[in-house]
Amino acid sequence: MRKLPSQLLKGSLEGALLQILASQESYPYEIHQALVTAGFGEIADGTIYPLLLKLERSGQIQGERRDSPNGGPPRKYYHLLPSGQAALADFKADWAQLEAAMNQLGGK
Amino acid sequence: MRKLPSQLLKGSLEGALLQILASQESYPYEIHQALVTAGFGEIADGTIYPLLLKLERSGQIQGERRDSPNGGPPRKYYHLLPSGQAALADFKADWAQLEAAMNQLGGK
DNA sequence: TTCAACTATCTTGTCAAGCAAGGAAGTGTC
DNA sequence: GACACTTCCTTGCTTGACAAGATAGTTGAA
Repeated sequence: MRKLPSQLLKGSLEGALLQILASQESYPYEIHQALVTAGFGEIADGTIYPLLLKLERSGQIQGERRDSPNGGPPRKYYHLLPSGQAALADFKADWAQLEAAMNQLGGK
Repeated sequence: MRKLPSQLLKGSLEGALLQILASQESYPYEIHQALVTAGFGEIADGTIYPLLLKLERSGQIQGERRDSPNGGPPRKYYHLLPSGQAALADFKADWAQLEAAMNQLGGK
């Protein structure tokens, strides 16, 4: 699995986070693993936290701290708010357009 | 045609430029139009010039000034160099991975 | 004849976001 | 006692798209 250049990830990661939280609530450590598993390459974990804080501050997601079931440090679970749902829809439209534009060039 | 958020374009535009120049030599003004036509949204023309200069300085493309056939200002035609061809191949692999990762999340 | 629209190139400063590097702390294993 | 894993978080750096603006030639309309 190749490590993607950071510039290419810009903007995409925010949408990816919303996408993950749309299907289930999750916490940063798990989200990070989900991104790597999905194929985004090795994302720095220092990337995830500021992004989540930004989304929380802007009212798109909400966090809640809960004890870990396996005795580890407590986790901060995030879930999507309506505003985040709308932002996700926007992102999906943006992404679809970018994807289409890229394929347009490649197919020529 | 929606204007894509600038952050989402980061990295993608560089690949798009290489892609365009891979199929035919071109000059900035035409490249800009090609991007808009392909569906990348309204790209600022101030974005194209620094990008091309960077690619030229790094030896991926080469420019050559020629008179415009329609009597307008002279154009600077760029064509792809071998190093640019290789960079394009890299970009394509990166893009394919990102696309796959995104679809992976969406399909869940 | 002047004014807008189009073609064409280029520079400077700003801003957003991913990353590297680091810190903190608990649990379990060898 | 050391290492690996889980879990959270911050600071400063760098990159690249953009806004704004400068320059200049051609053409067609008012």
